[in-house]
Amino acid sequence: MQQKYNPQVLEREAQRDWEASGAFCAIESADKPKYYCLSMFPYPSGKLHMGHVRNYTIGDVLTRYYRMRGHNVLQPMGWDAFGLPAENAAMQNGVPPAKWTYDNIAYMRTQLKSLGFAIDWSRELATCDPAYYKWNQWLFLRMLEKGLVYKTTGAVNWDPVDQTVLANEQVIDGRGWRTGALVEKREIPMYYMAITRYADELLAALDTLPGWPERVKAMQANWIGKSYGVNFGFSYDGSDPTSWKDGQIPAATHWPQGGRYPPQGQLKVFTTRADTIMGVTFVAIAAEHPLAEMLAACRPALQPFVEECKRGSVMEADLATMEKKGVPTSFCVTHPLTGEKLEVWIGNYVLMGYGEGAVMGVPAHDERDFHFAKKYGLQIPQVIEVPGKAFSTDAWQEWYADKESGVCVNSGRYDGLGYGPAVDAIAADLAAKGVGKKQVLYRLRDWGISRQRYWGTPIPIIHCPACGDVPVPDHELPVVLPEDCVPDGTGNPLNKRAEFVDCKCPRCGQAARRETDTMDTFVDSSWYYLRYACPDNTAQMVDQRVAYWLPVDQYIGGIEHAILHLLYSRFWTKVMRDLGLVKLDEPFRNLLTQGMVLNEIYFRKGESGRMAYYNPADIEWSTDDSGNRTVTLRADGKPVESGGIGTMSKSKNNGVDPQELIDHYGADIARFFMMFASPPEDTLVWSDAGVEGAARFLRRLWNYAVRFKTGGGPAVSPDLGKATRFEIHSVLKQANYDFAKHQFNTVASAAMKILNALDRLAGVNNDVAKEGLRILLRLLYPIAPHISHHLWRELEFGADIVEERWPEHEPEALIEEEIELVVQVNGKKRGDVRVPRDADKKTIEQMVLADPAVQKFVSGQPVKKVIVVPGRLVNVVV
RNA sequence: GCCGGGAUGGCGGAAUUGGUAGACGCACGGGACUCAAAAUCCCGCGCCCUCAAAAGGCGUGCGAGUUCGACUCUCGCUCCCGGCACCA
Repeated sequence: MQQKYNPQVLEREAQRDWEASGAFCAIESADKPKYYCLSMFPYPSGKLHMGHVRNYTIGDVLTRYYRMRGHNVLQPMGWDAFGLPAENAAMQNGVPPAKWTYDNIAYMRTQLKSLGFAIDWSRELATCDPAYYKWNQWLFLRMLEKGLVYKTTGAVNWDPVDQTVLANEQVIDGRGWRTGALVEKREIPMYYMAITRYADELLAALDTLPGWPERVKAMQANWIGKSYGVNFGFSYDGSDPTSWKDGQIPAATHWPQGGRYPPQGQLKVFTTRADTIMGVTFVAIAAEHPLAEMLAACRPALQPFVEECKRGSVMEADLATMEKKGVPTSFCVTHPLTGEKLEVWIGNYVLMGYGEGAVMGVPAHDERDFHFAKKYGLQIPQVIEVPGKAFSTDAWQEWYADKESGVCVNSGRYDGLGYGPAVDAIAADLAAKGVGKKQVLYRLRDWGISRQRYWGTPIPIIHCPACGDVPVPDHELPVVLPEDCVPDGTGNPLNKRAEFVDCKCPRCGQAARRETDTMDTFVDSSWYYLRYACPDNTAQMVDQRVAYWLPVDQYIGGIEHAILHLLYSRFWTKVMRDLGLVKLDEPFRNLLTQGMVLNEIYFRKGESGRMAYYNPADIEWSTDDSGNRTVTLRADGKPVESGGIGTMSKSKNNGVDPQELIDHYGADIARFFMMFASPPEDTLVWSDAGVEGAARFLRRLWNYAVRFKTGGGPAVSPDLGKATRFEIHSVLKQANYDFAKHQFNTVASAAMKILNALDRLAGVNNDVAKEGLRILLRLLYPIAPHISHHLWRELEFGADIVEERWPEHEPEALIEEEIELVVQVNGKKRGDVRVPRDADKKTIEQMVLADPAVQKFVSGQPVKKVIVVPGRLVNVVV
């Protein structure tokens, strides 16, 4: 046995052992309960970062633990391989995205292997593989048949330089994140997935997921945004002179019959406060509303404002802070219940994408309408009253919008009704007139999946001049993406590929154009967890093996996917269920969102105000004689400023490269530190000293094992042996409780406690030391598998620790002849007492009262009562 | 503004879920070994009072409450982190 712990050598050996025995290949089998442990697959960006290491270590700890617990465990791995960074790298280096991606995958795979994760590599998949994305296309076509995919034209962020749609996250201060160009709102045709059809189930089924964090469920519920209200219409007639405040009917050419908005009709609105309908003084519509466009055509004076609104960012957070502005249009609509004429305003605070893109304005009982009315001098009539509170138009009061205690006033026949009854009565009256009804509305929008990008799944559609948009027939799938394109930043290179674009219409055989948009990469990740069950099936998307492995028993990933990926995946699962492909309502039974990895930030402010960030590894701390600390850059010895602690990121230059860590310390030390430093869901602050501490522990363990193998040392007294066993088994009992809670930091500390206890034994060649070490190695194995694997064999504890059962504490070891009880007087600890294990309460009471320390505090006062908590403490109340 | 989560030593964190607050580790201080250093090992380490110790007092963000007993439960605040946000 080597005298020195040499992780690099023994880790490579252990990994070779596992690979040779195929230890982690998962095979469907009915004789054990299955456990599907899944970590969110990485984007192959180049190399692993610390977040990956933490994520996959958590998954690996669970995987190895449940395997030893007797489960049939699957832990697969794959690559979320399509996406923008590959195209950007291609533009910088002239390398095709495909090559860049495959090279990154090869490197990152070796990194994952060097961390010793118990992954079933036979199931590896990459989403850029035609054998995978074929099924994106196939399911897209099934959804198209069912009407779950449709094409329509909607407002999107358009980057005029890159010639593509940008996601909201890619627009920073109204500019493209890469080009810096002002982003335009554009109306372009896109394919949408009808996720809103599942809005209700996606919301309701959150209650069936007790294994998900509250905050993730809250975020999804928020995102889906269900509200109950009334949808109704204000009737209008553009040809009626009394509909125009200025009495001027616009020329018919401006409002043509058969246009996008008819001259007569209903202007629809949605409201959750139908009880305030008698307080409506105006109607506001979004600048993008078809009526606004029509009115702008009629009244050129409106055009500048409409243009201004449209130019604004699509970012909803920006809208929230914008000043409320509007213009009156002179056009009037009719109140459905009072018949009153109300002027239509175009307002910048009305969102086209929610409800009808038009709202009723009730200044007295809606805060936005209140400020709007004050600004433009509109009437503010009170129609809701809270007893004892005085209404005034001077300033907005919270209670004006209180629907719990508010009651209708100045509302004719609705006076005196509370919120619920008033809404019922008003909805009934609107329905009777045929102009409105109750409606449930969702904030969730359908999912636009078209991207004007090259490196993604081709959308399997052919545009035929004669037949229109024609689906690619199933037998022609997959539509293969050419892998040798190099994007140059001027739009989708597929458009320039004649051999890709030019094709024959499957329906009529005429020359046609292939769709060049690709799918959002979130499509790829919406079902990969199903494909791991059957990655080799070339004939079907999924097969019966999915029924064996799914649902995922434990999913692990970052909180940043709380909405997008996790909502899309739930949606796809339900779609596939309704298409009869799987029998599954929800894909992920338990979800663990791991905390971020943080590190210190150091910077200098340059003369131009530009920040220069320095990696903490290049920083030196020093303390002078008077105890003042200075922080300097090692390279030039000059001071730098501390920027506190933040997420490891490229922009703050405070990342720690996992590869350097592995090269220097080995995988076990890296894994042990990450698990020990904080619980999985909390943030983890990087600490070089902490890593050193982990290294110290594993070295101590190694040295102990060397001594154990050599033998020797003094004999162990029966008392010490018994006490040590007691300690080890109580630590083990607690560790098993912690493991069930996924609190791995205390499991790691339990391993340390056991080693400390064994160290105190001094003698090593005895049964207690052997028993303790056998427990310790198995407890440590999920966290630091290499050293545990190696020592298990080296010490001849068995052929392979992988095949061992998980250790359980022995209750017999926890039985003591005498137990120590804490003695309290009036709830304060005043000493302790040793009593026989089977002493009854009366005996204990007498022993305690006889104790001189207790007598001192009781000091003659009458004893009211004595509380004995068996095995724990005695409290004397005086 | 709404929703979710927090607040425990110099630091990361623990506390069998109402029963000895501060486990385990880091940092720090002292000592051993060494020519010396590194490594390793031993001791100490919440705060106050005290030369020191004993003894005592205080102590889990703040204020009340329930209880023999509260980091833990209840009510009312403060602050911090995260998410969403003109959603009609």
